[in-house]
Amino acid sequence: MLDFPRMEKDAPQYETIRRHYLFAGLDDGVFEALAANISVEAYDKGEILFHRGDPAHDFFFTETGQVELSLISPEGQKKVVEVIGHDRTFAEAIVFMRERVFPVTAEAISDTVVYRIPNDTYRKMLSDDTDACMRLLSDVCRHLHQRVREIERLTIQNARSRLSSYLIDHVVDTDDDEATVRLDLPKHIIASRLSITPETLSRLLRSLADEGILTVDDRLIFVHSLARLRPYD
Amino acid sequence: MLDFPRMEKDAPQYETIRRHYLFAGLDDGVFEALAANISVEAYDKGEILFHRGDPAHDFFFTETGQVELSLISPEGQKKVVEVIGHDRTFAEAIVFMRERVFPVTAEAISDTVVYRIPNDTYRKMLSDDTDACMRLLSDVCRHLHQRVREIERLTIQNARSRLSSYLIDHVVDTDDDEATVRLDLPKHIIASRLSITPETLSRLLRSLADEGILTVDDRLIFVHSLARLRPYD
DNA sequence: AAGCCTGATTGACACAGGTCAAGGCACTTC
DNA sequence: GAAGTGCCTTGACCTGTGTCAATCAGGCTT
Repeated sequence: MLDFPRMEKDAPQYETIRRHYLFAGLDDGVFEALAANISVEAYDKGEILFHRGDPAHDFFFTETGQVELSLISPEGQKKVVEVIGHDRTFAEAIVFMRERVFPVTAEAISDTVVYRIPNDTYRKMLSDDTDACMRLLSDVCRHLHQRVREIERLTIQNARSRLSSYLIDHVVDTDDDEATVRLDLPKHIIASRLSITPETLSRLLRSLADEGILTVDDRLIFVHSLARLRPYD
Repeated sequence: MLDFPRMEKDAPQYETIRRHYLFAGLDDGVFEALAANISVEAYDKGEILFHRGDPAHDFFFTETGQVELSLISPEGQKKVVEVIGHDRTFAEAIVFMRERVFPVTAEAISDTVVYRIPNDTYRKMLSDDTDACMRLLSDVCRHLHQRVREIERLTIQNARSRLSSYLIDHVVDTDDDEATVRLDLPKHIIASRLSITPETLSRLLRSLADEGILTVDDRLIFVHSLARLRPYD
């Protein structure tokens, strides 16, 4: 991990993070004070940012790269909860958690640059700014809703339906009943996100292809019939 | 559903809800104004408070009874996400959701009295009170964390481990390695919360009993060895 | 070009947990 | 007290998905 201790005001990142909706509404002075406490860090692919259970003093903003948030069972089995990409914050919910430890493990799955934002600085800032508070609230509520939907997918949908949902969520181009999907992640990580094994993912794609519903070309998938792909009509 | 249009200031409920931590910090005047918009409703067992997808204008506080929050698959399969009991609020996250519809269905599973609190009134109140904002934030963050743990349970734990966790969470009395658990819900609802069928729940309890780990006496379970029950050592 | 990774695919097999059907037990209702 | 109803249990059977192992393809390294 490479650490650039402070974020300079003239750094190119300064404006990037400034524009993020959790910061966008802040007064210049307030943001500057906050920025003085934000540090920039670079991680290589495979490096761990933090482990589940580590004390959590900061949250993060991803400038470039991808960070995988995962849970690991005592037997060493891993489940990817979410993958955070460009221009997104993560672990911001622990700003307000009673238990001040990370509930997940974070690993860079490509070379990654993040900004580390201290919780207490941010919290102090919030206590003077109801608008910022409200923005964070709606952010956290959106996350909560996503998690409820995830639970729904895991329980009342089977593996095939979950894959269909995933594909539909990642359509890059659509034309009536046809669509193109670009897989932005290695298949084994997609499998883990869907809580299936890579083998099952491979077999599911195979059987969808055999049914003529789609064609797989490496990381590109051509869906020939969204209607037939869709889990329920 | 029986509706008592307004909450009277001398109603016995007034103090109950006043003490809830989402309201406790409010000034008397502010709370009174809010209370003027809170209505009290009584539901019989089996009645639906709202369906998933219904427009969400209010959130709720449960005074007595139990409310089941569930997801229903297109095939009619139901998954209980959570059961809300006495003195707890629910659906408070939709106060800040972009999409203003309930993400779950709520059904009274016993005779229930709830207070209905309008979102916009509460939101308006929040915009003047950073402390209240912070409290709600930590509340929602706690929920979020619970959901992450639930996802963990569903994915990297099997049915037996999930049952063990549930039992351990519901211990009413413990003595060294032994414990007593009281099941506060009908078994079929517990099964759904654990995302298993009632048949599987029954069989799991049976096999734990056969292994001598516990004894089942109707709604009371005597755990003879917490160590052997516990999913991981 | 040869050798190595890492990731993806395929096949054979196993098993956890679901489905379907039957029956038991405790309550209520008439 | 007969019949009905809701909840739980048990058995027989089935199936989706995981496990294990072998193979393959593509991209790096030397």
